[in-house]
Amino acid sequence: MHRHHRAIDLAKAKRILKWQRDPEGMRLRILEAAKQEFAAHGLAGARVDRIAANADANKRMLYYHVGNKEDLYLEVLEGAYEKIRAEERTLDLEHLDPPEAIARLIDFTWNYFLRNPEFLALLNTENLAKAKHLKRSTKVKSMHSPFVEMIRAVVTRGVESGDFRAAVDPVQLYISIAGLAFFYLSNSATLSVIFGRDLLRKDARDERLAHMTALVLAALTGNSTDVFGKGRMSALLSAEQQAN
Amino acid sequence: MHRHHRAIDLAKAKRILKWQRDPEGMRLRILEAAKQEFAAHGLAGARVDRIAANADANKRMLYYHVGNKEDLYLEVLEGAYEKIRAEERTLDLEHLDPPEAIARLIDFTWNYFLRNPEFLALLNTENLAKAKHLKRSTKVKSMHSPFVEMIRAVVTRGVESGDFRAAVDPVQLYISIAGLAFFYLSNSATLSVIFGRDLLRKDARDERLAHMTALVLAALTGNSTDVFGKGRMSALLSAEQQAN
DNA sequence: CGAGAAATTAACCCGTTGGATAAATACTGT
DNA sequence: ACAGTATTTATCCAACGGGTTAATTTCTCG
Repeated sequence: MHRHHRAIDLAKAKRILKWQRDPEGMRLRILEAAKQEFAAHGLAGARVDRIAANADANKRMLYYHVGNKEDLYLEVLEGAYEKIRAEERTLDLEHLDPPEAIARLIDFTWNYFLRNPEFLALLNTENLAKAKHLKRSTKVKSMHSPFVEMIRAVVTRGVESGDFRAAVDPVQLYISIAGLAFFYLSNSATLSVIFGRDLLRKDARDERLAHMTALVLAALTGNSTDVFGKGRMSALLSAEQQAN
Repeated sequence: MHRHHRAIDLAKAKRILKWQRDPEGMRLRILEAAKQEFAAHGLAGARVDRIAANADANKRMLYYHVGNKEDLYLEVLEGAYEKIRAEERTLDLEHLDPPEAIARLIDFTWNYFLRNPEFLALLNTENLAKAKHLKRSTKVKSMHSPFVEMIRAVVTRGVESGDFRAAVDPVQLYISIAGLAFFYLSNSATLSVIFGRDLLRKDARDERLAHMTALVLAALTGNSTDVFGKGRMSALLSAEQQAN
């Protein structure tokens, strides 16, 4: 909940002396604060006052710029989907070997979830609500993930090239890849307690990514050479995870 | 939220005319109502008054028999873990061929989640709270899942027999199997909207179970004969899913 | 049977919270 | 410079919700 961005700090400083108008900035700060709040506490647990405070705004501003709590929540949810869809589109799998393409896909999914834990939390919150907000959102419903078609193309290519032994339903594979990453990260708190070790430590995360990649590739290619062992598959990993 | 059990109906009927004592029964009704409430609305969204009403009790009874809202929640959570651990222990994988044992494990996990959707919701709620209640619960921490050791034994056996090609970390495999099932079911609401079809329909569920089983077994055995196709792997499936 | 303990009920308390109102302040175009 | 509008602030409030108090009823056992 602490302020990170220099821009926001300045905005705050200025507004202390004598407030000034900044509708777009305010809207952004509100949505960002709302995202953090809903992700941290769910829809019911979120507090409108806390959102306002963390956005350096007055509560009235939320209603002026966005709407009531549920409007706010839906806007955050839509924004979250927009963001992941946008990043998904930047992924170019066509010029990669089918196995590398799948590895890249897994790597992206894993790191996206890792970089955007609020996204996971928001999805859980929305599922608790039985997706009732999503159902109302024509915006989200129109944002098809490019992944399904990407996967279909890669799998087809892989089967033709002989890299893959059998065709897979792209939707199932998509859900499987997401699930392998999602469950581990979204439930890392409880799983860490159950297993008595921190699943978010760097070595644990690396191990998980290696395992997921090995599992899926072994299933598709039939080639499990050492992948389940200590091999980290470093050759297949993208640059994305060098960050940490 | 409707009353299902005949016993509870009778209890209600009796208590309408002139109430009678039933501490154990009341406690059970309270915990059952609390489980449904917490599963349906999360910790923050749960309403103590609703729990009382659905338990055919007075709000005061919750505090008398269990404690405050958080005590209630923790008791429900502990009960949920106790229940799954108990069922897990009934699973005997030792006398099965390694591939069949894995299939059985997947089948059990899948059907347990399907039969106990509240468990999934409770886990999500607890993870939203960063497992802070679990951490305090010595009870749950002492309930180790028998699955990890079961998987270790099966994998070892499978490698020795030549059924499996490589060893896998049992914890990773456990998390993977759980994740493949958990994500699909826990997020079925949003995924159904995104993909425009009901993922909980019988045929979709069967397809998912077949896919998960094929994916894991293909990875372990290297034998993907038709498993990713339309084959339903009926031979490998237990009796558990005949229910629906 | 009757008195004390256990279980249950009914009524109330009070801080919190989402949301609303109205007044004040900054900006814009003319 | 000023009228009108957009934006922000300062209060307020009614409903809700968790928790408590005290009285009432049923059970148990000497």
